[in-house]
Order: sequence, then structure tokens, then C-alpha cells
Amino acid sequence: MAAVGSRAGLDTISMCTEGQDGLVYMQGCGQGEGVGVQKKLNAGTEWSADGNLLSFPRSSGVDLPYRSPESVEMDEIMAAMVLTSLSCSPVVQSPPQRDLLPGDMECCGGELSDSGSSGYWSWDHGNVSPAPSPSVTEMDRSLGQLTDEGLHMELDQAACEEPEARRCKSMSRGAYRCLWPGCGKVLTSRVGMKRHIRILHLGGGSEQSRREEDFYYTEVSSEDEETAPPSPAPSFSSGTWTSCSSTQSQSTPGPQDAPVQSSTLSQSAPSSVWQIHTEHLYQACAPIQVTVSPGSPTFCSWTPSGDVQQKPQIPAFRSRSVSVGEQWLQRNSAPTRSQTMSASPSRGHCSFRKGRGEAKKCRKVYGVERRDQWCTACRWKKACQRFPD
DNA sequence: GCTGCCGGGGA
DNA sequence: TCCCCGGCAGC
Repeated sequence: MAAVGSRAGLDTISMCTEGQDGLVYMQGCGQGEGVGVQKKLNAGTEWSADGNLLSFPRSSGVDLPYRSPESVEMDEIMAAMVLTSLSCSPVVQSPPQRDLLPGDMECCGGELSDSGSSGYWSWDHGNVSPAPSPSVTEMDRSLGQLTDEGLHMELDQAACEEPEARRCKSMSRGAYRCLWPGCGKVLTSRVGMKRHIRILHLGGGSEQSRREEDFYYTEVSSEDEETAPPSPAPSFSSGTWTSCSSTQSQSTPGPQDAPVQSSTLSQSAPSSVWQIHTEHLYQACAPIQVTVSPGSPTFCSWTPSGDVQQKPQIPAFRSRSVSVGEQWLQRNSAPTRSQTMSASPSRGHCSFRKGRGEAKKCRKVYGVERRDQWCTACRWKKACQRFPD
């Protein structure tokens, strides 16, 4: 707007100038008489009979103090921002006004104004890359959509004069998703996201809330933002959040989690189950012995040895006839006896004394006279292995 | 008392 | 590990 380029702060216009655009710029003539009034020969300008300016439709800042065109544009943007902020969220009345101070913007851009004196977000400057800044039209569109985003755009535009500010602009290309439960809002600016979290979720601009802002948003790529629904992104904060949340408990495990869990179970569960099973068998040793196979020392003696898997293979019931015992004697050789003997000391857990079985033992079969023919257990006064019950 | 066998101990 | 035996409990 070329018409705004005059120094409206002056009470009088002493001269007229002609701009480079061919327009004649009117400088205030004041109340002095005899002063010639020159008209600006441009459409939309009306002059009164005495030469005073009656209206100046093309200019909205006639009475504004001198400002650069950039500042005027920023004023408009800020005004729109304030109005938008007030209309959208009554909570953000105070902070946006604070952040909209020209001094903040012209100093270091939005990043510095947001970080304030704490400097917690200083690391943001290290992860940037050059990127084009949004145009004014884009900013205007953004203003109508997202207040926070518009703020950031505005701040970026204000900081475009400095190299460091360009880095701030480049960060606006990334998207930031709010991880606050039930929110999932996605903003294109880190500052806006921080402000969003601080104001809407953390409930204020305290120092503590500023520190916690970073934990409630995550950076997502533009592709992810377009396609992916609100979900934690693979970042540190998101990982922490995911781990703390009940996502795994309430939803089906993902493709990556399922194998991990299954593998974990496949490795740990069998041992645990085996241990429990062993313990249960061990504890159930007595009733099984009493009710199912009374007088069977083998079953109980082998249980604590840990070879539970093989136990069912051993016949729980054996014929108590001597012939079967002889067959068992033929089938079983010395190693079997030694194995049983090695496990026999563990029978101390089954401290109960079984009732006397009906099966004949080596003593009865061979007699004391033929003690050398007894099985080792019988000779040692142990449970007979040749004719177990 | 006989028998089966657990628990302990010695070599 | 092998061997023996005291002792307990069931019959």
C-alpha cells in the first residue's frame, strides 16, 4: 500500500513528493492558509473543497505512526491473531499478547520468546535446515485455521532477517503432535505446540509447565501427519509415553511386540511352568502315592529329580506277581538301578512311610539265605527296585 | 515279630 | 558313590 508510506505522524505536510510508483504523495498541509494543497492523483482519494483530506479509503493507517511496511503487515497479522485467539480460546488471552510483543519477535523470533530466560529449548537450534518461509497468503490462511500455527508463521516471518531465525523457520516444516491423552492435536510449529500444551494442558505458563512441555508432544514427519492417525511417534518422548500408557494392555500388540512377547513367553514361560509343574508334582507326590499307587517308591523318588517328563512313561501300576517282577528284572539292568539309587536321597521330601505293599520283595523271594541275590536296594534296606509296588 | 524302607553315616 | 545299619511303622 503505497498510500501508507507517508509520515502520518506529522501534523502538517509541508511538501509533496512523488513516489517512484508515479503516485503523488500528499503531505499534510495543516491548517495554514495559503498553503497549496496538492491532490494525489489517484483513484480512491477524495478531497474536500478546502483541500483537507476527507477520506482515504485506500489507506487504513493514515494516523498510524511511521512504520515500515513489514511492521504494518505484522500489525495486521497480529491483530488478526489476537482476534483469532480471543475467539477461539479464552484461555489464551494473556499469553499470546505477551508473545505478540514486537520486541520479542524482533529479537530472536518465536523460539527465544518461548524459551524465555530458561533456555530449555536451546537445543532446537541445533536440528535445523534451511527451508523457505511461508508467504503472507499462507500466513493468512494459517491464521484462520490454527492460532498457534499462525503465531509461529508470524514469528518466522518476523525473524527472517536473521540467519538464526531462518533455522527457526525451517523447523516449522516438521509437524508436532500433542501427546496429551485425548488431544492428539497436530501443529506445524514447535512453539505453537509448546504453547498449546502449556496453556491448554499444563494450565499456565509457569516454569514447571514449561519444563514439561516437551514430554507431551512429539515430532512427526509431514507424511506421517497426513496419513497416520494420532498415535505416538518413534521418538524419545513418545516412547516414554507409550511405555507409560496402557496402550499395550488395552490394545492388541503390534506386529513388533507380538513376537517379542511370544518369544519371551516361549523362553521364560516353559521354565516357569515347568518349575511350577515340578513343584506341584512334588507337593502332590504324597496323595498320588497314597491314592493311586500305594507303595510305589519309584514314583516318588524320581519326582524330585526333575525328570518329570519321563515319569508318565513308567507304568504307574505293575503286576505284583513274581513273574512280572522277574520280567522287570530282565528288562532293567544295572544302570537303571544306579540311577534310581542316585535319586533316592531326594526321597527325604516324601518323608511319609508308605504302607507295606503286597508285592513280594527280594527278601521274601530269595530269603535271607540268598541275600546276595537281592537287589541292591533290598540289600541296603532301601526300597526294592526289583519288585516295586 | 516280620517286613519294608527311610535316614544317617562310614569308607 | 557305595555300602551298611539303626530305627520306625505297617502288618
